[in-house]
Amino acid sequence: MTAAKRTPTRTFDREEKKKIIASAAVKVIAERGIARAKMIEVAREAGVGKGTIYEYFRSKDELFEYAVKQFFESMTEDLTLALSTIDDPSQQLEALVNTMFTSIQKAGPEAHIMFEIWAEGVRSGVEYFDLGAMYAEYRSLIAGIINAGMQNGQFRKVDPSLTASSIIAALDGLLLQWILVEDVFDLKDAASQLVDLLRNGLRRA
Amino acid sequence: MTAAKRTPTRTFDREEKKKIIASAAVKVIAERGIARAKMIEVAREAGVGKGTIYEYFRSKDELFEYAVKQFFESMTEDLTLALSTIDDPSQQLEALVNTMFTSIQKAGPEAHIMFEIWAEGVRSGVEYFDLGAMYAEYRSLIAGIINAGMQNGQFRKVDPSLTASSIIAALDGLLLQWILVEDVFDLKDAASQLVDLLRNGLRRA
Amino acid sequence: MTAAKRTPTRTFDREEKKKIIASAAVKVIAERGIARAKMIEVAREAGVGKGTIYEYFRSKDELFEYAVKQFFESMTEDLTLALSTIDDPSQQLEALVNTMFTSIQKAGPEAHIMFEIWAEGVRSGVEYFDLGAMYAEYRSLIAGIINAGMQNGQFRKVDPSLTASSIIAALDGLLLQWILVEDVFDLKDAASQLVDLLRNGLRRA
Amino acid sequence: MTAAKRTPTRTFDREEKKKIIASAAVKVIAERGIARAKMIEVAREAGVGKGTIYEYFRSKDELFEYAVKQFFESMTEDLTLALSTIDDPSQQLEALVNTMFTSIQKAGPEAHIMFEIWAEGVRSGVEYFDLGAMYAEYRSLIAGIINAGMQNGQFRKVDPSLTASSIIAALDGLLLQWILVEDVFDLKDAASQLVDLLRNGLRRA
DNA sequence: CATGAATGAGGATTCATTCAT
DNA sequence: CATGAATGAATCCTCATTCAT
Repeated sequence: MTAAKRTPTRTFDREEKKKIIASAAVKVIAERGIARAKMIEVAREAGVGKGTIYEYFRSKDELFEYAVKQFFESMTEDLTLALSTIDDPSQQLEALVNTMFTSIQKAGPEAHIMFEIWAEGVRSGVEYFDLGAMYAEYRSLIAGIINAGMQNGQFRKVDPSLTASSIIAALDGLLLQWILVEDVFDLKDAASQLVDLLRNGLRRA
Repeated sequence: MTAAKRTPTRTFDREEKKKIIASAAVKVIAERGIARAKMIEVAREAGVGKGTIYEYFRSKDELFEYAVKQFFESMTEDLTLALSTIDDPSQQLEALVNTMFTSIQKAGPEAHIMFEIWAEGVRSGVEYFDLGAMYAEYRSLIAGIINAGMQNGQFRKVDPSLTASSIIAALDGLLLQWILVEDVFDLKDAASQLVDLLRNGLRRA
Repeated sequence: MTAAKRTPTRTFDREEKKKIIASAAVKVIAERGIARAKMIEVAREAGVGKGTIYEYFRSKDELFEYAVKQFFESMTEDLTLALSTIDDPSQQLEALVNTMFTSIQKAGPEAHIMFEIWAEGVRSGVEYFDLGAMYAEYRSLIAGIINAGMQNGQFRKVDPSLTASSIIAALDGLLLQWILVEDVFDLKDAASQLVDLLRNGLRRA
Repeated sequence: MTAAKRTPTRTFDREEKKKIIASAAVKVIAERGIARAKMIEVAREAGVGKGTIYEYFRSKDELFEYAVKQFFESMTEDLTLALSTIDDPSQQLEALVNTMFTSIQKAGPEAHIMFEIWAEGVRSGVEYFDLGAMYAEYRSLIAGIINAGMQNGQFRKVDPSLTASSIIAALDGLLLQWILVEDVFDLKDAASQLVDLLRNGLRRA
């Protein structure tokens, strides 16, 4: 518990240790929020001394930026990967929803960090990452799916970009719902329902 | 001088001042987040002394709980009001979306406080309000609309509760999108698009 | 001892309190040196809470700069004042030495702060004050005395500026000596001896 | 491999390394002052690992005491040596001044460490060395010169001890001046001027 | 012996809260 | 009632020191 003088502590390499600490940070941030997260909590969670963190990160800000980025990237990675193996637009839409929820479920309570990402994202000054750019990328990804669907006749004529925005909205909203009230409604069903709704909404009349 | 003591004006004034301070708190929270919001900032924003706040609120927590609740209630009030004057389920769906965005636009940057509501809502321990209960109410409101729509034959057969969840998801998601990237896509159009999508998704085949 | 909830604490005015704190800082600096002086020590010495200092000074650096300047200025003030009332160069030389030692004796152990002034003065980056400029002023003051003495025939022909440097050197050195080993030799006698030495050194052959 | 253990070279090397580290310490102290000097800086300057210092010194205090002493001794060594080869009191006085400045010039910016010696010297508790005793030695050395000068009729009748104090004062003061404002006045000239002043001050009327 | 990763005591600073005016 | 000066608990961060390799 005092997290000292234990075994070798022979950590594989510097990068490895950085990730261990960052993961601890993610956990603490998810639990308490960035502003309330304390370095000592991260240290305890990571099983290292308070001072050790500063061997790997210059400051709390630097640590938390790194941690949040790490979390976010692992989320988006899964998504891009999943979509790359599917061709059919309608199925891509489905995969989009499914993958997102798989990721969230995998993340568990750490998914709460999404609120921090969102909240910090709109805070002026604190520019951990460019949320706008990030969502623009999403939008064009989904707009691409919709375009493909319209071209092969699966989808009716809609504005691809606006519809993409709506779909992202629905996805993030569902994510939000789930994080907020996860035990109240069944995630999988709600996801299916959303997919269904979207497909119907896009289906050629 | 010390004579008049229980005039109703007194009480009214007191309540009035509480709201002024709470509004200042909302502004500050929206800008910096609850954890980073300082009492002195609220005092300055409200144009009162630091100590004065404590004449109206026992603590920072109490003030912020009150402030957040006040903001949230003004949002939901508008919504319930708008829906109460409409009968047609399909139009109610439209009103739902429109009212929400009118509220958000009215709130301006203060809408950022929604992140705090959401984030604090999932934080264990901090129970400013019961988010779950709140969303349950929403869900049943919307489920009622869907039910009505199914009964009058406008909507196809769906699970009302799950669909309501999806719709709330879509709404919150759009709200989220809008807060995050407000200048990138046109809010009104995206809202219309969502309404369109929902109606099509629900429309009887 | 806990330095709280005592009497009114009704300090006269802000500037007054600033000086009280600065004086406490001078004392602590003299005792421990700038780098080792702790804010809590200054607070205790001033009889205020740790946080109170920050009501008057933005940081440790700002406090210490102010404190050191305050001390130094009170030293130089005495000197300029004393010289202004005397006309005879030889007597001015004497007054110079006497005043300095009166000041030092008045300062007591706080005179140790001179080491901090000197030491910080040569430290690059830390520019609490321009030591070079300060000594230049001194030099010209004393060179003036020497010039006057040479003109009225009291002093022999010397380089005024260089001689002034030597005299300042002798003064500072004596100051240094006295601070270092005050109890070993009698200050007053050494001062007289120095005056004597200087006068003889300057006296027309 | 583990055979040779008590070779004299071993001991020699060890002493050598101690001095390298101490010299690095002198440099760092001169630059930043004892309190602000960091072990890591000394390590880097010495080109060794942080832990290595502790193989040679028990603590920061021990290292810095050793380093400061080393510097100081090298200064006084030169002085005693120079005086030992001269017989004439008047010339000894001159040699005294000259040697001191040669030493200081040799030391360069490291001469700043004198402030640390002086400052720490008056700090109660921190007894790196007995400054009083050290100066007593000086005083008697110079008093000896003055006595000799008085006996051979070169110098007028003065109190040898007090005059010695004044001379030391002048010397240290000049040293102080030079460290503080080295580029403003020419060291050599000021030194000559001081010698001149002292000789005239002491010269039999 | 040499090294630097790990550690926690210590110190500067912030800010919610109190309370005399 | 209103105020803001005063306060110290809480928190970030530094750095001397230890110790496994």
